[in-house]
Amino acid sequence: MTTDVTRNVATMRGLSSRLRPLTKVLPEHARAHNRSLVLQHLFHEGPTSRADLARATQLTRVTISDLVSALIAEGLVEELGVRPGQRVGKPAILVGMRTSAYQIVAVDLTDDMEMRGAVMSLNGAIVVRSQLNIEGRTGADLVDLLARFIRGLIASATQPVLGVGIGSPGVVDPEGLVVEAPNRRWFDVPLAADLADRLGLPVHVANDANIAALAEFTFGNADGDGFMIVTVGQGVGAGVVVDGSPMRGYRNAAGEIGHVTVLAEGGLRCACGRDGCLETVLAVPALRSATAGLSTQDSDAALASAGRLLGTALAPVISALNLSEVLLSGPAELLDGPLRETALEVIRDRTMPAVNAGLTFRMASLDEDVVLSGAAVLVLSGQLGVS
Amino acid sequence: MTTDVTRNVATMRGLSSRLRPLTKVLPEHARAHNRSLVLQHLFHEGPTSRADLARATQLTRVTISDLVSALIAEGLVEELGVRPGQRVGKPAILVGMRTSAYQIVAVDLTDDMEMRGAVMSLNGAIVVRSQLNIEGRTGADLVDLLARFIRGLIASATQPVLGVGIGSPGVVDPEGLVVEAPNRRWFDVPLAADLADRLGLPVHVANDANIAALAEFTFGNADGDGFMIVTVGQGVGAGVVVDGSPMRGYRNAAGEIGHVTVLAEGGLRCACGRDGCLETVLAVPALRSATAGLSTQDSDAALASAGRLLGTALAPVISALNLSEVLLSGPAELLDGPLRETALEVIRDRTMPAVNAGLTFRMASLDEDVVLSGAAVLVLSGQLGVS
DNA sequence: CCCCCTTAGTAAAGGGGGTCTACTAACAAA
DNA sequence: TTTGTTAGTAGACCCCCTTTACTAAGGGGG
Repeated sequence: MTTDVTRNVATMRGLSSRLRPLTKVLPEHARAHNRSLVLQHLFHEGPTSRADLARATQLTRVTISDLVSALIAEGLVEELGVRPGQRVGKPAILVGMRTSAYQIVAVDLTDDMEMRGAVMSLNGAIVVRSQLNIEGRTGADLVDLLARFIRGLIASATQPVLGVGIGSPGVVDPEGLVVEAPNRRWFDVPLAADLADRLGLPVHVANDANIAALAEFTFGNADGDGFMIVTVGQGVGAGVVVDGSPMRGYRNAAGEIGHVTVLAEGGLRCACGRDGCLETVLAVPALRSATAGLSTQDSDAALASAGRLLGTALAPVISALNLSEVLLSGPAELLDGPLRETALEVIRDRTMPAVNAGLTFRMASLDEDVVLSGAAVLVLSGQLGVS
Repeated sequence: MTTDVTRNVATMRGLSSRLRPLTKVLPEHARAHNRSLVLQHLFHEGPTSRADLARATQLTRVTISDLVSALIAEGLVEELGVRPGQRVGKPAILVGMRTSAYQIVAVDLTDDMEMRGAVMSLNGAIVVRSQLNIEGRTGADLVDLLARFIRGLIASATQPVLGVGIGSPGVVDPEGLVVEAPNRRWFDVPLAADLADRLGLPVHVANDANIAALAEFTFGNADGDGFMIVTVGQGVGAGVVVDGSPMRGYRNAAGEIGHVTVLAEGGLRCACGRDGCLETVLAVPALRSATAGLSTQDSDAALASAGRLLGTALAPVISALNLSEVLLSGPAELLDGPLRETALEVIRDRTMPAVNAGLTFRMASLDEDVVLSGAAVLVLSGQLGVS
């Protein structure tokens, strides 16, 4: 046998990193991947014939038939009859994802005062919506309350529940351990494992801003090549998606941009104990108080000034990562005007053309249910490999 | 088995992204991955017994034996005799990577005046070194010169050459197309494809700062969970590695941090045509002229002031990505003092504890051959899946 | 010294996974 | 009709890893 070293080897990116335990790949993993490929296509493109699936995935029609029949057996996919329209050859049978066959329970814990939840269909549509006042509960009490809340949601589901997704503030590790969420008094709380235990269902937990980014990627039309969403509410958070997957950070704290100092001196005291954080000028309360009772002109100037600081903070990030989009999520009446425009101006001023030429800076396309949608994506991608 | 060739197989992460064409995974890809796993382990951990490889990779001893014998047949791996030391059971036979069986040709095009090249063994040791004055050549001329230069290096190799790696300034796409490298007058030059054609060898090209990051990851001890290297030379560049893989950016311009504006007003004119870029204060010429003829104290102050600007620019990036390390690469007498210390101080001041607590900010561990090492990693990872 | 135990490495059978080839089904157009 | 085209499936085959069982080669205790 002659040497054959001149070939390019498939390194499945990330897997060959020496950091995470080196992980073997088996044929069945390939199978799972290809299965996800099919679901992914059906999810985003809608009903498709097997032959078209084969063309789209580069798999053979035989393999696709096999995968599809397995998915049909699982109840995730169904035949939808012959494709309408006249063309040559045997008519194609469309198969589609049964988006109503399962449901997802999603919870948004962003708000300090209440938890918001929903039962959603697989395509992200909200079927049942519910909220519950937290009444100052924290720590284990809050976990108990959350468990009851979720049980209620599960009970109101009209289809089998695929899993539970939760968006929480604070630092959350990939296993759903809440490392720290000070306002909830959660420190190293194994939220996902705990709830999965109690509920007997798969539970996925992640940072709220991070999954907002996921939601914009999956349900919005954000460019997965690299974009960032800045969420403006009681606080300021961010989520970064690069190459279709969300940045995590070495201690799971990626996106914590609200506490970057943007005012070297004269900044207000921030909840985090330091002065001049971005949050002290960009969070909704800050913007409201900065514009309260001002003339339109003065209020616009105040918003522009916040935008200037935002732009200054974002310019280096956009340059370092060569992002293609920045999304703003939050009250449009505050964000989608002088603030956004000024931020973009500043970013253009402070970055090189190669970086800012293709950049778009716009409002997020999803509304206040972003985090719920993100929680749904968490479940979709965790359980079905779809995103 | 002859040339099974330039089959460029998919990368696993990002495969599920709906952006790039959905790519199937086959059992043989799993095989290739596992093969890389073995090489990866031998590369980083040194000689290992088959049984230990099985434990490390979670594959069975049978599979490992099979993979190893294939690697031995390819000449990439060899048996090294019985493992020394007494213990129970049948003595283990160590197998190791034949790092001297093949060689790599690496070229560093960072410098405006000369190209630097080397023949390296698979473990990154430089066997032959060579440089060539560019004499103002640009464009196609420069490509011709480069081809001749590389041919010379190949001729001086003492072992079969695995491939050619090139670090170029400018924007380079994943296929080795130099999108733009203004100083070289290269615009959309398919450098990798062109040279591969002429040389009959696999050629990999990437941005110099980006592969410097790769080098620190592979040969240094940078934390692949997330770090960034800032290269300070005639210009200022950066490379970001997250989860073991380098950031690319949606237009392959990730790391272009040298042209972020850091001086809103009063900045010097930059080569890029704008004012107050980081490069105008941090590049080596700028630092030298800022410190020339000054007392130690004044010079230190000047360096600290550059450090302050660097820290200010990096703080948002570190926060957004939750990086664990920042490396500085360049002349230590300029960088490794007040500049670095001040930058770190500023970063600590301007980021929240959860982000800066675990952060280290240090000089890169590789010397002026970083880019050459990075070029070697390019080949190693492209041809063998090792990094 | 012998027996037992442990560890290393291999051979053979088996099963999952995808492709290739060949076939049927079902239509449009000539 | 006949011809050509497209959709979908069946069977044979190859790749790849695992399970099971076996051999090889040591240590240690009685």
